[in-house]
Amino acid sequence: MTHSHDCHHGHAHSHPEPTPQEPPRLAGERATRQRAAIREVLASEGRPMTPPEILEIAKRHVPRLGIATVYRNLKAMVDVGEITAVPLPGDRLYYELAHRAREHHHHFRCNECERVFDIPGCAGGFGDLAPQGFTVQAHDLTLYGVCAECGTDATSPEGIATEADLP
Amino acid sequence: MTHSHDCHHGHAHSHPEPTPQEPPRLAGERATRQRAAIREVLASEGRPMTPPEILEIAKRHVPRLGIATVYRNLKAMVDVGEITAVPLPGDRLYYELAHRAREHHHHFRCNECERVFDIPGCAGGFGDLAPQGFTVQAHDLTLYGVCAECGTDATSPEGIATEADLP
DNA sequence: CTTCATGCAAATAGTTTGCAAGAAG
DNA sequence: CTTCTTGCAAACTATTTGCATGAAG
Repeated sequence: MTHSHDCHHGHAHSHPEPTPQEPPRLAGERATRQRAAIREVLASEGRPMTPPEILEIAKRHVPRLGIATVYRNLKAMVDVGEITAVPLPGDRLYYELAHRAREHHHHFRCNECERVFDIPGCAGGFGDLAPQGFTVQAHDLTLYGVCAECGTDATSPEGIATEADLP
Repeated sequence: MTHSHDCHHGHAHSHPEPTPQEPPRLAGERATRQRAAIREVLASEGRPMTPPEILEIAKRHVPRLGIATVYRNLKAMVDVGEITAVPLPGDRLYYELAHRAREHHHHFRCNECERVFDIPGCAGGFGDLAPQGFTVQAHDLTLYGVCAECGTDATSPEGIATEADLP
């Protein structure tokens, strides 16, 4: 099974969900210390993060915080549109504050430090790429390379491959 | 961690290796019934598939085939360059025959049938998107929508959202 | 006080590994 | 016959769920 219960990519999408089972969740859920911590972590880091990453840092504020609570809150926060799930290739879901994802954008993953960064703007115009009969509704673009910090850092072991191997 | 550098782990070679370096794996590994089945499934389906998907179909040829064998063979086949790991956003790794991935291409995932298709050609020119100081070395582009088969199929339960909501 | 969220642990699901038995060369 | 591979099960990791306790309103 995949993660079909929720929208796998929080980008532009229109899901004609036939089952009205899921009642629209009230936006005013309880304000708990743990949810505040999660929100704070995402805000202070300012980059897409994984649940375990978030837990690690949020524990500084709420030591007894459990991973299950992180997952539950993240899911709830996605539901109310406070945060957005960021699907990265071959990896698990990352999350970031929704206001950062307000406008469609892409992501950059540093091959050195493994961190993920937002890239403003959208290349767009991929509708033509799909074969005859295919309807394109959304897309995900992820760039890989070396971030500014790692690139400037002279402590790189051996020469970093800086030639773009894009065709 | 990522899809880029996962060298296969030591299988069952307990023989004293003079060189600590991992010797380049011989391309001519043992031809087993199970590996042939896996290869055949990938060839006949002609699309990126997940290990569980492959197992399901390959079992028709080798009923007692186990999931562990599928994983081990897929990893070995990637090592010798026979197949390629396809990283899709927020999902697990898919695999496809290497000759299909010879030239850089992208993927399309149908929101209806969940299948993944190859899209020939590359949009390219994403080097400019990254911020100052960032070096782009590679990219992954995945399109989402409705495939030709699901789009034509009138048996769709509820109206399919056919309007492209790309910016 | 009533209801909902938490924390912990058990339950899932995908993937990896140990090991004895079986197959390939 | 020797070595590599398989199949099964246990081990792991990531994520989800059940339930009694505890906090929010």
